[in-house]
Amino acid sequence: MNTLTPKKIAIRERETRILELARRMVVSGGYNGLGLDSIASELGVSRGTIYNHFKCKEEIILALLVETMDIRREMFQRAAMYQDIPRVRLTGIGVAAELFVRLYPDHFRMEQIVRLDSIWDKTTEERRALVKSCQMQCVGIVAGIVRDGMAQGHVTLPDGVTPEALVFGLWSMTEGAYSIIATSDAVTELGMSEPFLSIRHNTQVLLDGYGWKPLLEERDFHAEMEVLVRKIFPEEFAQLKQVW
Amino acid sequence: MNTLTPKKIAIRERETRILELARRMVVSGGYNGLGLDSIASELGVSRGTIYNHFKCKEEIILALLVETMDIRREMFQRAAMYQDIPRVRLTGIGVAAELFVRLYPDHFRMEQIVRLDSIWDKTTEERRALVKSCQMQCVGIVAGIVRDGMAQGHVTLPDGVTPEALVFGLWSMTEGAYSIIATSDAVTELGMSEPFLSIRHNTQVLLDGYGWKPLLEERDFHAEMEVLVRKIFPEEFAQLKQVW
DNA sequence: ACGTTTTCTGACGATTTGTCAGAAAATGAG
DNA sequence: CTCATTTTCTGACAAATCGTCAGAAAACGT
Repeated sequence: MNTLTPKKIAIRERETRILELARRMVVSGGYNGLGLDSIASELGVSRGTIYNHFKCKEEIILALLVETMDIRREMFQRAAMYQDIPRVRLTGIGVAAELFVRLYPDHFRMEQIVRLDSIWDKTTEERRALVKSCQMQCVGIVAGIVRDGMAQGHVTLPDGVTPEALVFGLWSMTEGAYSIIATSDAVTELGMSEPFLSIRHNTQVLLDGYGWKPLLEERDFHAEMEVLVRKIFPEEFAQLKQVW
Repeated sequence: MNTLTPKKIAIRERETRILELARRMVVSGGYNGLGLDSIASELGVSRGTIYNHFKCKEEIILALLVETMDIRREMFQRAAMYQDIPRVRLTGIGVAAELFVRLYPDHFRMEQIVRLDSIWDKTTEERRALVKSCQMQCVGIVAGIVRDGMAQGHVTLPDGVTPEALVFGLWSMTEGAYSIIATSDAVTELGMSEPFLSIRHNTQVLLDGYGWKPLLEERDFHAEMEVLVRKIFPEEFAQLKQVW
């Protein structure tokens, strides 16, 4: 049971190195930008060795996706645990989402690429289950806050509208916005200066549209975000001070 | 100057055939699913002939993107021309967006794939300009309606919020939602049944959040959509009757 | 009918992926 | 330390695909 032989350690280290290099390549050149030959030569090993770690290219990509989604899930969990009224906690989730995108743009871009490139057929069921589970956890976290808000009478959803439908709205808006920012380089040219501020505002406006108390005019959620980011994500904030 | 020689006609026809086949391949297998060899053999010509039409694979993909974006732009223009109060016209744009996604899912999926795959370096500046122009026109159309709404006093944007910021919100939400539907096969498993209805509702809620008159409770915009789709997009509606 | 232009072909080199038999290295027992 | 066994690594190989190009074939015009 002793897994600590020096060789095993070296192998484990190499695996993380592989993923590091792979991520950089996928980000800069998409699926086809990832060349196993380049990775191998950069690591000073042969291509066959890479195949000892991952059965195929697609498994590498999916491993990257899992890493990525895990980071966000952890950040969501931290935000959801914050002690305050539901709307502020929801705002915290928004802060987490923005921090994630800005701190780890490579991860986010990766996620987008991987979701669309049709790599899924060749991957193992096991790893795919990991992805799905992570996604469900994220949705569950946010839906839980919405249910808290309903329980406390801060928001009442119309007939036929589920908490998940509201989550879907927030998720759509942020996911879509970050995706537009990432892909269409001309966002500012299109007249959308400061897209991140717009996203923060638009999500709050959506909650206002649902009548979620307290409304934006009753409480300064934008100032609240400043507090949240420092309290919940101190180290992350430190890294991002210049752009926040 | 006579371009109607039978040979030229045959060539032009073949070009559309190429794009048809290419779209099907990209949709089902992404960038790598598109094999020039398959196209050539299916058309009964050699691979070299394909290269007489397009300089490289990437140019084929970009040609597909232009086709796609043109269809949507045309639908947006039709919706924007509708004679009614601004909020109804905006609702018409939403109807157009949904119709587009549901009528031409292949086009939409294509668009997503292409935006992310890094093909842009190899393409001609000319075709890239076409894409950009189309995008700016779409944003311009919607922003125009927002300005109309402001001019008529139906909505007042807070200080520092531009009409484009509101457009960005709507665009993000719809784009993000359709993208989630398209990529994460488990939307319904995640508790989001009837995602298209949710999108319609969420966009209206966002407008409510901005205080855009008349509000959702004052006027039944969901019923309005039924009217709009029949009036503005009669043939499109006919094709989609079963799923609408 | 025939010379000229356009179009088409298919073989070629280059690149990349995944495999696998044998080489090399690590491990462990005496 | 030695040697047998297990694990790991290598690099050559087959297969697929992209883009090119010289020469063949077809179309065109006179």
